[in-house]
Amino acid sequence: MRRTAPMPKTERKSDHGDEALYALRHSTAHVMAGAVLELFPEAKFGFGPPVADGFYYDFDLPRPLTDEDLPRIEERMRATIARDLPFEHREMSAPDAIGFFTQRRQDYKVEQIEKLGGKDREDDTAGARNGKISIYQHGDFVDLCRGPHVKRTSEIGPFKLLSVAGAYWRGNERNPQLQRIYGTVWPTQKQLDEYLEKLKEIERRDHRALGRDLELFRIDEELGSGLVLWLPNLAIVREELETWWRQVHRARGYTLVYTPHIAHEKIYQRSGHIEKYGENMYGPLLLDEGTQRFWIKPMNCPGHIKVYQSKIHSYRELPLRIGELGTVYRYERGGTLHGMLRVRGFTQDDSHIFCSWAQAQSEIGKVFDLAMEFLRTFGYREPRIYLSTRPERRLGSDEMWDKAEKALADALGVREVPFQIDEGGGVFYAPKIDIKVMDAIGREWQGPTIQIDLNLPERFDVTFVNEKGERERAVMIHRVLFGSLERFVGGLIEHFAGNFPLWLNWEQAAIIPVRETARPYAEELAGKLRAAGFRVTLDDQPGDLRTRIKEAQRRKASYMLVVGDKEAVAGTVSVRRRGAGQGEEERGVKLDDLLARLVAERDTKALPADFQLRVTSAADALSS
RNA sequence: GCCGACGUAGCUCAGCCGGUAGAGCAGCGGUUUCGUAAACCGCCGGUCGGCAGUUCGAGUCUGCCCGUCGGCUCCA
Repeated sequence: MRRTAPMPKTERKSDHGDEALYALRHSTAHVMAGAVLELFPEAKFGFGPPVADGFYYDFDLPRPLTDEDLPRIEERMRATIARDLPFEHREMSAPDAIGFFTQRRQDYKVEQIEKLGGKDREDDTAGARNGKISIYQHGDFVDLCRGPHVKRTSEIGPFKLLSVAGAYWRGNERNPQLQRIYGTVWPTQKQLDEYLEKLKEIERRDHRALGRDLELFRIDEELGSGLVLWLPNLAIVREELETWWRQVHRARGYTLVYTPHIAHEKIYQRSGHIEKYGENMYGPLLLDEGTQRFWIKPMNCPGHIKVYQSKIHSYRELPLRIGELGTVYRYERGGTLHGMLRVRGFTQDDSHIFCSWAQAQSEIGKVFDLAMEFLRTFGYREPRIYLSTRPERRLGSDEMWDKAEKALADALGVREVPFQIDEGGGVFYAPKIDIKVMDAIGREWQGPTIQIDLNLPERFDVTFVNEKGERERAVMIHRVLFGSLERFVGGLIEHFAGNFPLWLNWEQAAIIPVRETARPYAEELAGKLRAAGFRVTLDDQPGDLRTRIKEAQRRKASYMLVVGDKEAVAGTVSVRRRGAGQGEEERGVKLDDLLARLVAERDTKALPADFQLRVTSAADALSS
């Protein structure tokens, strides 16, 4: 699963929170731009829209900004706010506006006016209506802008500038790069504080920091950037996930396979990967004096097709659901790598379902149900479903696209699942269903996807024999639930803040004898738990109890089981749950009761008691 | 890949205007056997990301490369 950018993009739809918040954010962006103009009279301005939780503005400046510039800009913004300037709106004809902004050397604004061409446009904050160009001004700062704004600068609430970053003009990497300042603004100080607190919470949950502290994973420069070492603790999490994944898939009629990690160039020529995806592939590996070329696999589909084609299939055998935890390698550009969330080698929980068109809708529905079960298991919530339809550049006939889109839509329709259509959002070879979910602190993540491949079955001539004894083209449904284990588990670390549910935790219980004398009892307890399949550490280190409790908490052991002479005599345990506060431990728990409780919690895959949903999205903050 | 910042011990960080590297935690060795979130003493540990250059002398200055971080672009 991929998290959407920590600093989310402009929301294109009318989803800016309410109008007042939109105006507030947008006005603050103007005030910031005005402050930048005061510091850099030669500044040129790009776009400066509101975004979720704040705003940004792009500038072309004579020198790079540093973090030290932000307080200076903030200071001037405060001065502007204190002057209580009005936001004045006026309109100009397009030629007048071009003349006006040309005179001010605002090349990007001029380009934008020319692009608008006097036509009504919905998509940009810079606006034109009925051939008139809309302008807003406060003080000396004049901007091409559709509005609306707050009435006066004094209405701007508590704000903070957050970061400086590079951004391409119009988001196109062939265009010049501008400097972007991100900021946030809120109606009240309390809301600003809450938002800043949420940013800190995000930092605390950062899987890279937790990954280091909890010895979960490591990325070593010498080994190669973007390549993840799963350390023993996280390897246990992965093993549990994989075991469960296999079990669930077998139960749902999947056939699990293994396919090789490198393959001959021939197959990637046929699949089109060399042509369409070659830039991202590792290779070629030259063998037999360079006469044979091999590539490292970037996707599992060709291998699964070969598995399917290992024999002729009758319609009676369909649907055939071929699954694999398939490890792939893709070259990603240096600047895009990010912990476990964006890597160069990863394992997909990939499956390809081969079926007839008549079966497609039902199969998609089954995948959808399975996807929802997965998300529920981990406590992800508020799933939002998107149906992404044919893009402009695509392969396959319109007739095929009609069928495929209909199968996806019908599968959702049968379940009465509300979904949104992402027009043109499909990939070039397939329409798809995307499921997006919220994590524990209200961030959106990309979840499972289901696609109907309209390319590979043709290229590989994938068929089955139908009731009439004819060869019929098979439908190929491509789906992932985790996506990649690296990204999914990286996301889980943040979602759980490192506090994994019992069934996944590498240290399910830490047994802590109070004194040496309780050691034999502690060992007996450890033995019983281990016999029941639990991962247990026995902390027989010297040191006082408080320290050993603290250490077990730091390691995020699910339970701390303290045993002393009293427990040894009574055959009980003192149970302290991870995250429990002072005096919350439970004394005198009978061994059998403890065991029963742990088994139940593990086997039901219960979410941990210290797992909480924290809802602090902008909309929630506003309504409070 | 692009823009900017950064790279000192396993981790977090100090190190002034260039003069031969320091702390806490962790680790190791002791002491302490303790009732629910930091006991005490000692020791080890660094080619200061790499390679060039400037200089009598570079962790400190310059260049190139690698990596990381914040974004952009791209994406499972």
